[in-house]
Amino acid sequence: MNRYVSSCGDCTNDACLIFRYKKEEGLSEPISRRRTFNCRKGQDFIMEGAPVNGLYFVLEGKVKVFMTGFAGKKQIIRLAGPGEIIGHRGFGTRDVYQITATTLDDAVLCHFTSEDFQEMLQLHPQLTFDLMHLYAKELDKSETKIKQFSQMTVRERVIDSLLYILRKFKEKAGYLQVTLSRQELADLAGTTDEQVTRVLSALKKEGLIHLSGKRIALKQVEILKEEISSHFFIGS
DNA sequence: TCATTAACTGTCG
DNA sequence: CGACAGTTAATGA
Repeated sequence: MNRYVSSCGDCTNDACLIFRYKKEEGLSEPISRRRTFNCRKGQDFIMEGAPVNGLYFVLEGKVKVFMTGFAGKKQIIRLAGPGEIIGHRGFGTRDVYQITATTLDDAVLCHFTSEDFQEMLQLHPQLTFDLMHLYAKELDKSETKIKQFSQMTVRERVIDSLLYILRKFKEKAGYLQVTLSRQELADLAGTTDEQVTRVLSALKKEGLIHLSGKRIALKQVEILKEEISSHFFIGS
């Protein structure tokens, strides 16, 4: 934490989209104009409705990306960790962001202006292709998610959310690496914090998970997967 | 320590 | 299943 990477050339984050292009001809200029900064926990570095000013990469830490509905209801679109790109949906197509991005940890972020990133894409078709591939994958996941979401019960959505967190951030000493509040879990699963509390205590009673304050340990991952497996690979 | 917020539980529509 | 209310636990100034 708090380390400063002066150029992408020094960066060891190979999960980053531009990592493999960092030494490419012509990219050093826009890359050098990239801004790397520290962000304390709970900071909104992209805000819904604010003008698009480029895109961000997570260098360290964890981030939640969400949209706010009419009654102040939030829907967490995704969680993101090191190497992941944030704010790319607004890139080129929108003049204001339609999402808010908030740090879940103390985090380090890299920011590229739209102009610089556009320049990089124009210089390197392969980078553009990688980005297109990423967009396509996200769209695919998003469509699958929407279909599943409407067909799953609250309990299944909470389980799905827990497994998503496990896939994304793994675990440490048996516990999920991120500690989300009940409200945040609810925003992810598309329900209320009370329902999350109920599902979690039910799962605990059944011996499928262990709870220690905000920390959650998934004790029976296979059984949890099994419970939501009927919602995979269905429909067309 | 006290005050505020989050977590949990029961009940109702 | 979501909304509300009441209680308890956790957090932090």
